[in-house]
Amino acid sequence: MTTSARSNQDAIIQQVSAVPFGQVSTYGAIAKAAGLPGYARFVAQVLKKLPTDTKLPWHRIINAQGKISFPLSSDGYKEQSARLISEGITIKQGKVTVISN
DNA sequence: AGTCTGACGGGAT
DNA sequence: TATCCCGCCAGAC
Repeated sequence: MTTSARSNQDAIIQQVSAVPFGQVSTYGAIAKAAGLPGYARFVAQVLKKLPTDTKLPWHRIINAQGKISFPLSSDGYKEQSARLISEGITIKQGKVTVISN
């Protein structure tokens, strides 16, 4: 197939990989940027299926409330918050805060 | 084919 | 401002 049969998932992955280091984006924003407004939940589904060895910066994707979409005591929360902090991003009262300056 | 679930979003209360 | 509720869409049963 020369015609790049890009599935919606590929478009989403493309957008996620475009999020720069030290910055974050939201599920809804990624979906919209991928040309799929309203597919916020689908973005979450895609990220959930990512392999552990993925190079995708999935941790830079948070919800519209500016918070990590994992239960506080879950491993996912710990993992994502640790990665964000390691990029210079801080988290106050659950809200992810980007240090741009 | 019908029903439920989920790393969501946005408006209403 | 915080919660609740309903709408969305794809995938699992």
